[in-house]
Amino acid sequence: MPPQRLAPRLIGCLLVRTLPDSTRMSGRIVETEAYLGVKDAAAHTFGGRRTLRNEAMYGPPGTAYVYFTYGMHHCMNIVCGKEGEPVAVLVRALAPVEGLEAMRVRRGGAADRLLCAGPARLCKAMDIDLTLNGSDMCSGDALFVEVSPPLPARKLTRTPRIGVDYAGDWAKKNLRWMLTDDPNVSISASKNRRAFR
DNA sequence: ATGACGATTTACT
DNA sequence: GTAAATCGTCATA
Repeated sequence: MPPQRLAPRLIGCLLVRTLPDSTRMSGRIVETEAYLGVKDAAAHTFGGRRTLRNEAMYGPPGTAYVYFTYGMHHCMNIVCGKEGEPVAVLVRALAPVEGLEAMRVRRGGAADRLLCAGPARLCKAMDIDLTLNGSDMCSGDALFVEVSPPLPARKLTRTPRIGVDYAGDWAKKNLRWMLTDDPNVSISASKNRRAFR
């Protein structure tokens, strides 16, 4: 499935994380970004780059691609291309649903609306790290998506992607989707608009 | 072996 | 608004 189709489709679905001790945490996905693979200058797989780090991007649809960045943060993608086609959707924010207590512990007592309001924040809150990189989200119970019916397009807002200014023309494309005015998104639409004025 | 760099977050002025 | 934190990964040598 093309990432630009999966990204809006994921909004409203439930991302579920089960810890080894059976603690269950989950959140409704409210923000995603599509990464379009070899042609996308903002993607880790631009130009067909294939390394140990991004190997999971080349796996079958439903593979989790988790990477470590800035020396301290993890981010999580859902691979959606057929095997060998490195395209994926970055999950950027959740509205916490289950396991808020456990999330608060991991997030050092941040406000509830900030628990999962960013790609690295949600990974911290849900204890998603490199041990989940390459895992199959369709078969495992450690990390998976509970699908819900697609939301109508009018409930969604599209903006350029965050943090990819280095990508030239690709930085300007509207490949970020969010639930309009949801308080749990990483950066609000209005703030984003201001950045492009 | 070395150097540069992040698909970010937080704290601070 | 700006800056610091912090280190795995990759390209270069």
